[in-house]
Amino acid sequence: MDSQLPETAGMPIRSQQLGRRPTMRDVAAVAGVSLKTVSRVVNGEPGVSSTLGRRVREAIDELDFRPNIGARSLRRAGGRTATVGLLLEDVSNPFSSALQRAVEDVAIPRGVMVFTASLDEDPQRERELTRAFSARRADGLIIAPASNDQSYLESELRAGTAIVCIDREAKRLDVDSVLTTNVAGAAAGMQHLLDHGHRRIAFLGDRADITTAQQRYEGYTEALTAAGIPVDTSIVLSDLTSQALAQAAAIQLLKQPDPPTAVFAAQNLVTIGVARALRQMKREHTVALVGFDDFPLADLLDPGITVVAQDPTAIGRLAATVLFDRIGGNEGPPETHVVPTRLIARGSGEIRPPDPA
Amino acid sequence: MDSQLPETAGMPIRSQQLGRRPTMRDVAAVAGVSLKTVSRVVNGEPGVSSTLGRRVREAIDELDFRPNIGARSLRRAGGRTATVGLLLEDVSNPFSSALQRAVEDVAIPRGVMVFTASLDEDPQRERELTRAFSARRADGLIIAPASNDQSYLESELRAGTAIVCIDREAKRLDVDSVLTTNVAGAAAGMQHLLDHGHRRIAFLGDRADITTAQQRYEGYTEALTAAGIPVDTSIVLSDLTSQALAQAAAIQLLKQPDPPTAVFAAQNLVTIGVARALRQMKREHTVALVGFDDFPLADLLDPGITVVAQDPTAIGRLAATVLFDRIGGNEGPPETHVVPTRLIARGSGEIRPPDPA
DNA sequence: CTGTTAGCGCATTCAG
DNA sequence: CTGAATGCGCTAACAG
Repeated sequence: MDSQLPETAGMPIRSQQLGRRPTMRDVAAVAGVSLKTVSRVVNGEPGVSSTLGRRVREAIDELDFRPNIGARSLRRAGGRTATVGLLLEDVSNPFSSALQRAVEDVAIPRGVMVFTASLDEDPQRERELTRAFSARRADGLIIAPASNDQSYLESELRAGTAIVCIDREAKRLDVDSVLTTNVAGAAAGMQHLLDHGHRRIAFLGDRADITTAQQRYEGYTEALTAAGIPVDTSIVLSDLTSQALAQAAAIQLLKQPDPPTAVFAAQNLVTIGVARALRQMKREHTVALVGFDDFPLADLLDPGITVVAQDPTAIGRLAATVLFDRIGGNEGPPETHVVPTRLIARGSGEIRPPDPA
Repeated sequence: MDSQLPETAGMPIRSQQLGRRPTMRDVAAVAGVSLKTVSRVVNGEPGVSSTLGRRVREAIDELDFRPNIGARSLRRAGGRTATVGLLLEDVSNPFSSALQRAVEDVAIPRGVMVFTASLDEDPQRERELTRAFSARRADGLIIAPASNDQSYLESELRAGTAIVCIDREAKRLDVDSVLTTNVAGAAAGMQHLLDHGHRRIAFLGDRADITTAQQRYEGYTEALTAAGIPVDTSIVLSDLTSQALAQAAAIQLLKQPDPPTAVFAAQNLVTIGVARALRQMKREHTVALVGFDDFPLADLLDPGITVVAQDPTAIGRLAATVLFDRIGGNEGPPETHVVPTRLIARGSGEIRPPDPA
């Protein structure tokens, strides 16, 4: 139909003339129908003859028209934007990125796009980013809380935004959450070390003010207490917020007069830091190590790192499923879902303490 | 001011009565001013007395009002949504997630939110997701192309969307791109192996139909040719699209009658698969390995894995900077930016071939 | 300094 | 089966 312009064959013609994005009005003009008929075709509503339907579709292709979802949600009942927000601790952490991928895999088949952002344990950032997502009218929010008070989301919830908290429970806000069995998982990891004869086991954790770290510490003390071993706070170290800090702390610890024979690391970056320290001191085959949260290549190290594995994929999938269920209209009382951990023995956790000779 | 209702002290009062999200009109009514005055306050425009400004801000807090960015962009000149889209190969791959984090770190301080999605090397998914982002009126798109033809984005570009391609150049579309020195980097990695005495070096790559893999193969052949070594296609393996496939292929390869003394792995998952194979065959200290693209813990393996490291953080930051420059109005001709690779020797690449005795 | 009017792109409501 | 009017929440252009 544009044989005079073979060099643009197959490309939308008139869109080159338009100095702006085509609208439904433009499509209607090209197709020679009313705006409403275009709307019907775009939204797959019935009541359009096949002739007009085809003409409209041709015009859409010709102009390369894309409906404006923002404008649509403005007018449409319910005002859904087919958009959700995902707030994670740090997208470059493998735990977070596996979780993100799982959420995406639930959202995209539903035509829902995902805003993602990292919180870096910063409560203020949590507020700012939820505010930014809210301003974009996200239908739902999946949040790994960085702050200890989510009550500021009350009005968001009332406005109809679905909210699911992951990894940590929401505080002062009644919403669904998807959690890991932190206490039981940590206790199981500790029990594994106790079963292998350790009595002097250090705890190395990240920020002490976050719930998950506290719960894992609770599992640590619980297991020790059950075994009749008093907690020695001189081998309990917290606030190791980076691999490097964890590594340095572990080195200090092992240089102590009465060093622990085993280490329980409460977070994946801490575990890696400890593994580096042991390697550096050539103690990786003599000091036992169990880490909370799995990480890629943990099995390829020498020795393999024994971990209490979380299942970020299951957490993300479940959180997204719950979220869409709420967006879909489920008004039941909020529920807490728990995803179990799994102990994976790979070598580092099966090292026995030296003979007390 | 609500001493009769102490149980809700500090919380927005009237918002509980509103059955919907508050709008500027609601704020105006509460503050007793016109809608336009609210607009001015919300957008920080001058020309509002401090008295009215304060009244408006109080009303905003009371109602917990959030401006609707979608509605704003509908009316505002330029129609910016303060939203960009990021299309990566797979957000759970460490290369992609480091890149994502860097983009986020440029976007969020500007008040711009990021849609992220994974393409899994699927050209159709690329089209569908760019379409979905376009329907949400993203101001810009950063794309790691999965397809070999981005001309379908022509109209998007004309409509004013900024587009930057990363990792791979756009095909049949004239846009900025931020690339890694694939050919030179691969050649440098190969040269490292040649320098250590290897003459028989295998190439293991992922999908042969993607540009980056082709370029890395080009670097491989280039280095061999420069050294006067003919390319032996019996030790060139492609389409290793998973760790497991790469591992199996490496095992096969090393069981051959005349096995290579070194392996060049063209992608991070392939490198890990090969490392697993070598470990499994207990050849990790006798067969040399150089991988393209770094990955976490590569230094902690035994031996440490020598890699040609890309810099995903630099790529992401540069891509985002270029994108915002375009969104800001830079109309200059598209440019190709190149981020260099860096060879990191850690042990596996410095293994020498056995004596030809 | 403040307010009024119009209209962005679209879906809804109601008329044919 | 099709279309014309109205208004979603907001800002631009223009009054006062």
